[in-house]
Amino acid sequence: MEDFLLEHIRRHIPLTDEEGKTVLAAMRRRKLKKKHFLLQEGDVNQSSFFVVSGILRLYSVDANGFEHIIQFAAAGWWMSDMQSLLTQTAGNLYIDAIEDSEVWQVSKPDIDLLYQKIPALERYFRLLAENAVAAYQQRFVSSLSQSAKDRYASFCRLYPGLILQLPQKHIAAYIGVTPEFLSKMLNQLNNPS
Amino acid sequence: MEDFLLEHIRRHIPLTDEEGKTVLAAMRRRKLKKKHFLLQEGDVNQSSFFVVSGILRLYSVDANGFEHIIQFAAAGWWMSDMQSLLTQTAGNLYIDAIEDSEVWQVSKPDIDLLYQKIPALERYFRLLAENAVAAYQQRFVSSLSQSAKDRYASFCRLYPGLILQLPQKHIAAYIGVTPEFLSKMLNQLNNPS
DNA sequence: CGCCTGTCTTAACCTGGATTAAGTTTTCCG
DNA sequence: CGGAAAACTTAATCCAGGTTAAGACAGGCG
Repeated sequence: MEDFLLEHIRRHIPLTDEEGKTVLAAMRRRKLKKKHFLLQEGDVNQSSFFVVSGILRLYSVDANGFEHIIQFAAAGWWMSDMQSLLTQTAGNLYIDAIEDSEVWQVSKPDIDLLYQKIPALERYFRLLAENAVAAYQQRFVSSLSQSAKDRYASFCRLYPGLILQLPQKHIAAYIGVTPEFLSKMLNQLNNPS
Repeated sequence: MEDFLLEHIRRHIPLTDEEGKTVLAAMRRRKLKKKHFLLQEGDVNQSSFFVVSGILRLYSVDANGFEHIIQFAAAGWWMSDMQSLLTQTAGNLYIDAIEDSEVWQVSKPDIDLLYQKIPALERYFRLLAENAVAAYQQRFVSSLSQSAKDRYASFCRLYPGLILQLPQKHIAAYIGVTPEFLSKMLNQLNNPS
């Protein structure tokens, strides 16, 4: 469990033991209870978050108080409000824990120091960001061109584990429908009478 | 004009003249007529594209033949089907020119060589990818939580130059409505009788 | 164990935006 | 400069998905 992050990094770049220690020294660990926040609207996102266990969500809250989920992060995923993190200005997004979670975080200044000490990390985070871009592009295909039913099917195909793990209302907030409509939809799928 | 790309890179990282030449040597230049394709569904995206002049679009075509625009790229923007580029497998997206354009491209093998010769490029492309992630996250806020009218307003705020430059039907395909509905909407905005 | 809050369901009604189908510019290019 | 194709508009009709409201069913906590 101690090595979960280092293993993840080493799947993308080589890292000496020494460098591994430097990385771990920059990380702050914290346990997060269900429903507790890492970030709220108006905060400046100071750190990148790495999920060791549990599951987080990144979401916005609209003018009517409805939540819209931009991304989930299960164990082994990084998450941040990238806009706020990059510009160090107040953001409009929330991050909280859907389940009790363990999260490791690096502050922006510390990560900039890490880039100086271990340039290979530039590559690691480039690859992660490029993968995120690929995932977001594909999600736009889904969200612009598919019906709610097809978006649900895409979600099941892409994240079969999450379907089992998440309450239905969060899946609704991710695929962009109301919980009521998702419920109706699932009934129709199961009783195609 | 020759230095357009190098200036863009130097806004993010320092680059010696020597390194600049190495970068330029890896780029293939091409002129692209309006409506000509850089990429079509089923192709493997072999290169990253940098727009020197003109404007490109990245889009998918749904089962009914309707186009859905994931991103525009004006002068000074990079564009690719990231999924296809990273995995080197057949993609589901199209890239074509909305206007006559000049595009410079680097193939994936060549860019991997550039990373070896000029490690600072890892940082350049990390920063670009992180900015893209920030933009996509914000676009999801818009697309999940705003009405068509508000999405149009957001688009105007974010890309005021493009509003003037683009035919209306492409803006419709970007904000996710039909051209007919966008036309009706604009009328209502102008005649609030 | 019980209750209280959060989650899911059902159903009636409503609306933003799609569809279809003409007509009206505009633009482009031969 | 003319003719065809592309771009935009208008309007009638339709439907996916939202809204509202109410009840059913957990399941975590005191």
